[in-house]
Amino acid sequence: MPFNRELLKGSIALLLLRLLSERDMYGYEIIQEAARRSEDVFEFKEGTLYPALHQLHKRGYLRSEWRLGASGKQRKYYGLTAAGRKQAQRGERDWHLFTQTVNAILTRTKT
Amino acid sequence: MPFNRELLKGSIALLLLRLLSERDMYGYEIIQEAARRSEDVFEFKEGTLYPALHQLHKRGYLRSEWRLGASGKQRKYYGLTAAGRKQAQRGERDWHLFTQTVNAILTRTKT
DNA sequence: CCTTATACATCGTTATACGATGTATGGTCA
DNA sequence: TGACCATACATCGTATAACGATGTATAAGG
Repeated sequence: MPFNRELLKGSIALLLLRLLSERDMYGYEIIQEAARRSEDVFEFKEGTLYPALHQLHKRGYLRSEWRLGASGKQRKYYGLTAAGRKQAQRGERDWHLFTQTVNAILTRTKT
Repeated sequence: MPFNRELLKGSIALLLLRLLSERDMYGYEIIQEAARRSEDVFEFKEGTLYPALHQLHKRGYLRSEWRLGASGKQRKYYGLTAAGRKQAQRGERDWHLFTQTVNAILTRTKT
């Protein structure tokens, strides 16, 4: 990642919920999709992604299902539950409040 | 804090550097100033702030100095070093790249 | 047949935020 | 004067997150 990775903490869950709010995806697909949409700013690693998905699933925000893809390989598709949709909305609210507040401090005229 | 605290990780150092780029401050003052400017969205705890300041000092981004305040109490004032100013600029660059990229993913029209 | 990309998973390390706790001082007010 | 509170600094232990390393397996393609 071309920026301080610490910034990413706490945002990964939100990004996953948001991406999956559009369509069901499997893990590897999420990695590629996030990279594509961010023009390679985001490059999630498996060691980051899979545990994050498992945790969201365990908390009831995601459902998962094995499906046979067009390639003939088994893939584990994830999608949002009702609770997941609510959590995604909460997450977006938090995100906007947080970033606006940081920006309010950052944009002060330098003395 | 009225939002998912995980979001804050990685941003505290940036906020401290930015606040101290305006004027020297002591720890307790930073907590109050951050709360004031953010309208109480940010409420840093001592357990968060002091270790963060120590770390930034150890990395050479801050200088520190005991001064006798108007109240007659000893206070430890912090200010930016040249390296700290550079780091603050890097941090702001990273912050903008990061938030713009997240927003690019969040603002997609929902399907 | 061998390599590469795909695809899922877990473990151990590192780092962070922070609640809890401790200590000390100065101001306020009964 | 004595009690209490806000101020002010500090450290320790806990919980958690990101992720590098590593392992396994399959399909595609030269």
